[in-house]
Amino acid sequence: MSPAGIRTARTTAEPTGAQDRRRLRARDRRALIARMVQTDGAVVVEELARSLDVTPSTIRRDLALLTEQGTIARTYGGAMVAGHTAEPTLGQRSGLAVAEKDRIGRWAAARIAQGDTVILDAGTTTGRLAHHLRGRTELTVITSGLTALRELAEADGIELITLAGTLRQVSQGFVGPLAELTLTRLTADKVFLGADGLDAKLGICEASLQQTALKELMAQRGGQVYVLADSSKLGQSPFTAWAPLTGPWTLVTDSGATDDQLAPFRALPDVDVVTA
Amino acid sequence: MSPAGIRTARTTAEPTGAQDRRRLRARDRRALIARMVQTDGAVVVEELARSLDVTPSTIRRDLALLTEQGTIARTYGGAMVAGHTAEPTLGQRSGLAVAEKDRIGRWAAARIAQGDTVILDAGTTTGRLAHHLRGRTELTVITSGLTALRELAEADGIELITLAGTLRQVSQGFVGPLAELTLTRLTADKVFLGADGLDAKLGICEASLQQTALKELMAQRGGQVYVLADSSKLGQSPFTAWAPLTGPWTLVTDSGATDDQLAPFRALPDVDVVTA
DNA sequence: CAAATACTTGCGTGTTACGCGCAACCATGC
DNA sequence: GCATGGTTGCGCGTAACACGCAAGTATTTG
Repeated sequence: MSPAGIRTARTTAEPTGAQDRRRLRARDRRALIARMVQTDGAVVVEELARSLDVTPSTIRRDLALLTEQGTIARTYGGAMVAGHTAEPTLGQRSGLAVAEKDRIGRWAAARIAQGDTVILDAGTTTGRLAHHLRGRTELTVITSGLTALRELAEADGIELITLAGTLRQVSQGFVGPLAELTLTRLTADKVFLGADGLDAKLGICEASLQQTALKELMAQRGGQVYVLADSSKLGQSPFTAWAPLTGPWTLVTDSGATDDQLAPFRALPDVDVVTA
Repeated sequence: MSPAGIRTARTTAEPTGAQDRRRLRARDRRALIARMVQTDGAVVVEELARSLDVTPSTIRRDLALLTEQGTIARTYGGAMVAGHTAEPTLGQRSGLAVAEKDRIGRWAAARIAQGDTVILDAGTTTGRLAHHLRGRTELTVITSGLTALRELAEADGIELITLAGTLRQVSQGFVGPLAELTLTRLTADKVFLGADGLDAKLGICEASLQQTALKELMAQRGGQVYVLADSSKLGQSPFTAWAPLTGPWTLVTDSGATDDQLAPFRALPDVDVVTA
């Protein structure tokens, strides 16, 4: 840690090894930091100081400069990627009923046992479910959702399988013939589906037939079927594409659901209704 | 300012309208904060405390809770929208030769024309390539890499297709029979492969046969084949699994490569060598 | 209706990170 | 060789943070 020692070492460094010792001062270091933030998403002051061999003070100065420049955004102990100002697609949707979705996801996660293989649909609610699976072991998760993928990408104990397909931006999920092709090679113990709207008779409502087709196939490929839908989705039909639910299934919603909303589902013989 | 006033109002509230009156505290406040962050992009602790009439401590608690949920991201004096950041735990595994990888990626991105369909291998270098494709239009990108997926998930003009498969954590890519199955349904104009090691005679070296098998298939499925490998990979064979390169291909590396490293590749008739 | 329980909030504590000024240092150019 | 501008490390005071405690409130239970 003695600065004198470092400087002595630097001054006595041979000019022969020109490229390996004295590199990375100021400008290059900042560019490197900026790129690291972009790549990793977030960095920590102390780690940067250690790996770049400078004091935290210097790192802070760099971060302040880059923040001024708009390249990055400062956090408490470090920095992260600058906010994409506003994100209309996913941002608005995930902003609503976060707590409800989280509770639903937590309840669903508790239903998954060690050794299980589960299919996770795309969507924010299933993303929360995935979040609560982190740290679990001996689990196989099959998913078509980018949100769940992000949550579990670093989870050690979980075997993560993705479906193929083309990315649908608004729902952040993979759909299409390739996704369906992949599913024909897989089955699971439990299936967790999301929904843009849910009707007791018609089933799950989505914006496109691609999505409903995939959900239908998912339901066929799994043992127990759970539909995760917060109370704002019940009885709604915002779109015109429907995925009927033939076999027995479980509706998981939040305590904000009214009896009027739940009655049609409770009336069905094959449907189990749960409020998380 | 007076909590007594609010509380009086709460106690006098009728039990009939049980759900509509009694909350503006805790739960709803957090939902409100989440929404404010989403709309405004960033908020400040002190301001929130003043406008919501609670102490900064409470706001901090709320922010900590919402951060845990993943709804927002904490900054120094406040909070901001959660850019789709990976966990800070990810660290700087990709800290080596960032500048070189980036230059290689940029050069490769320039080779891709409007209307092209390209296959992107997993890896950090192809991740940089993907980064430089953001903002492009009329492009179809097929990838097995989570890094490239993250880069292009929000890119409007690009049709993004993922291969199926099980996630290989160390390389952040999808491999296995499902990935190969998906590839048999696709072809592309250009293929960009990464490499853990590269030998002029043996081909691409990887840690597992799953990876080499996939790379081999990728090369077959695309027209022009590019291998992106910074100079530290040339002539290296860190593992024992190999993907031979049969057809003509282009090696893209950085200017740090020595003539000794490049000579074996230049000697091959079917190989084009480029330094970015 | 009263007691018990869970939750929330404000305040005080110590800890951590931050920003700024100073002096020494290095790399340029004249 | 000397001067100049940019960089770096260090110490200081300040601001933001995390944690624990106690008081108050809402919800549940008998």
